[in-house]
Amino acid sequence: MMNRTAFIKFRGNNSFLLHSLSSFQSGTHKASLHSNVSFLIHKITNLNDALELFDEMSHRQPLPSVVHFTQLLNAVTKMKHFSSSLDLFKQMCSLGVPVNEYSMSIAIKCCCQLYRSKDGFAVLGCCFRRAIAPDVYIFNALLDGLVLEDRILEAEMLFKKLIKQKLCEPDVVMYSTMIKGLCKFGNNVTALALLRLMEQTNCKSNIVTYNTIIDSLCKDKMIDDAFKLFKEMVFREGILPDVITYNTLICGLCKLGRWDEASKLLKEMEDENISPNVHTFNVLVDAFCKEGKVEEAEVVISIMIERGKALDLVTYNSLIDGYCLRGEMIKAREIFDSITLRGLIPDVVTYNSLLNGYCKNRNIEEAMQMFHEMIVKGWALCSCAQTL
DNA sequence: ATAGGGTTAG
Repeated sequence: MMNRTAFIKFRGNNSFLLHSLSSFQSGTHKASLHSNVSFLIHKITNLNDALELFDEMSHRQPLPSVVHFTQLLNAVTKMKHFSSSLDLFKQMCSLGVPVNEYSMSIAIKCCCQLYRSKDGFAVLGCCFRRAIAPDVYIFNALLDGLVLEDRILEAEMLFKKLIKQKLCEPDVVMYSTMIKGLCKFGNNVTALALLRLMEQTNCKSNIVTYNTIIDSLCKDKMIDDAFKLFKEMVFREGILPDVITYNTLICGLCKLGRWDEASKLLKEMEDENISPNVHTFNVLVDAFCKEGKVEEAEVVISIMIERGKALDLVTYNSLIDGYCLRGEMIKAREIFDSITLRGLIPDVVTYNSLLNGYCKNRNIEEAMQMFHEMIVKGWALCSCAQTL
């Protein structure tokens, strides 16, 4: 086993290592090689560091354990670099690291999040061939993948099959994922029925289950049903609402123009010691902008700034929409230009908003210029561009 | 022994 000093020497003048050196010296970590690997993995904050560490790990003799590789894979997956994570998984396999259900579940999750649930099921086949028993994490990843691809019938079939054939015991995540799928398909009735079915099992629903259905009801403008479910969750189930619950309900109220109730709820959440976050403020900004009430939106923004909340692209995109709606294209353009100055990168939604604004306000020259910029960025076929 | 999942805004 290598001690700490030897390990540091071994790593040479690598920037990532130097960066974590100070924490090493102040920490009380054991100097064993393996605790060092775990320690380094938990400090990963970007893809490059992760790839660098993987490369270094793969050259060790003996190889670090599957646990360490899986920890690293998990870090990459959490950063949403699904393709890279899959690449690393493949490299891991060719290095001869004995993969297990943990690493398999990450690989399957990555396939599914890349809209490649077909490949996810192929990896499931590998599990069976290698006598790795798929667990509930693996099946949840596959179920989520089918929902993501709008393959709701197959999702339902998989869900039913798992239960009928007792392939795994469905847990709250599996129920919630199936409920999300039903909601996505506009089937609130069946989603609620599934919530009721859960009550007859020993699998208890939680805040995510409720948030999912409450959100779906809000999106369908069934705000009163949403509140009924909200009250059931709090008073019958004793589940405390979180910031997502409040954001969802406030969004539902705002979209119906029920401002008084929205502001009451905003106060209620603060009374409950749940602070509004950027999401909350963005909901308000967007709702105001969609009604052309840009002044009110600007007031919300000044409160955000007061509270140290950084405006993000969603905030700016809403503002652009608001100014476009009022035909104030110079102001809209100013917001657009300020995005880059603040270190953010305008996305396809930003461009669409401004393009749309120019079209509706009959500024064809500016619109064409936007459109050409979008072509350069490869966004030419986006919906609003067709309004040209 | 160790490692993994689901919910909100433009």
